[in-house]
Amino acid sequence: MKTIVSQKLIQKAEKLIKEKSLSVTEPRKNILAFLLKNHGPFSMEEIHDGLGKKACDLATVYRSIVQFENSNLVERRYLGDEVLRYEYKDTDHHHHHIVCRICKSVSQMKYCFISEIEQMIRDKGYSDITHSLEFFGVCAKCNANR
Amino acid sequence: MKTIVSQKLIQKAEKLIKEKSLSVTEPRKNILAFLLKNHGPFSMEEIHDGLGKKACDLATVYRSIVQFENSNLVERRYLGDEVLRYEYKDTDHHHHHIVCRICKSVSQMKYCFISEIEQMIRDKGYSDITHSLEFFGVCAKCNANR
DNA sequence: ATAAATATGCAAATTATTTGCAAATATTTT
DNA sequence: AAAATATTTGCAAATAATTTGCATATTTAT
Repeated sequence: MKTIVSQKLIQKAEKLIKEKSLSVTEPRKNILAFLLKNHGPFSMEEIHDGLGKKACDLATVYRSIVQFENSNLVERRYLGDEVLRYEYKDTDHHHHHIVCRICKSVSQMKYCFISEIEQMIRDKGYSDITHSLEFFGVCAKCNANR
Repeated sequence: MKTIVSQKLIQKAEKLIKEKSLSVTEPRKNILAFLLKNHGPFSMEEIHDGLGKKACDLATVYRSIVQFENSNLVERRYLGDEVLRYEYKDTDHHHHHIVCRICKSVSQMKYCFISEIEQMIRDKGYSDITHSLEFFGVCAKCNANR
């Protein structure tokens, strides 16, 4: 998955980090740029590998992702296995995933008509409501050879 | 959370385990009966504690839950923190959860109008489709004192 | 009831994640 | 722009969660 990230993305990453008033460091820029370029979601290890292992320490990936999560730049995803994965949270493109149970391929889904349920929850007195929705199945390709 | 489980529940647990043609053992009966009695979802530790720590080894809880999961008796839940939780999967009462971000209280929601989306996914060639949907928010009580 | 198969407890191994700390880098102040 | 302060990083070590090996115990099949 290792990919070279353009200067443009690095600059966008830098801008996003600054906006959240986090320190702008090399590792952070690279990590966020990687997530801007590749949709994912990715595990900590995958991000570390994707950057090229010597780019920064794995512990730095952990620490940076926590920062990004707290600052709402990154969203955590749970895809049914035991690992947590992270992706850039593009506020304009809220979406969910379909994960193949066999090959683990992930595809995106734009549809989300959950707002009515969220309203009901609001009526119960909850605030700051979010949700997480993932679909699982066996994809067409995997169905073909089984 | 430790609760005494009635003989009735133990018998129901035994029946369910037999139906899946798993070996019926004391630990398995107790674990499943606990999940029949208490809605949860619960972490491995919580189940172990709930049973009374000397009831069986923690490793046995892990192994039993894996069996139950594979046999579709138990459903794994991810509630936004890092721990996985498990609950009895009552096929007649499909539901989702609302989790308070602060006190972590969990309440159930029966509503689920996801079937249309699942149909769309089926049309793309996926089979064996399931989904996971969790809502997060700050509950009324926690809103009251902050 | 006996033999064969499976599950359990315990301890040790593995894996993932977090932490302490000195050095490096980034930000703020002058 | 340099100095002072604050924050982050890399590395190694610590912690926590989960899994495994294996001898014994329990369950299932004969």
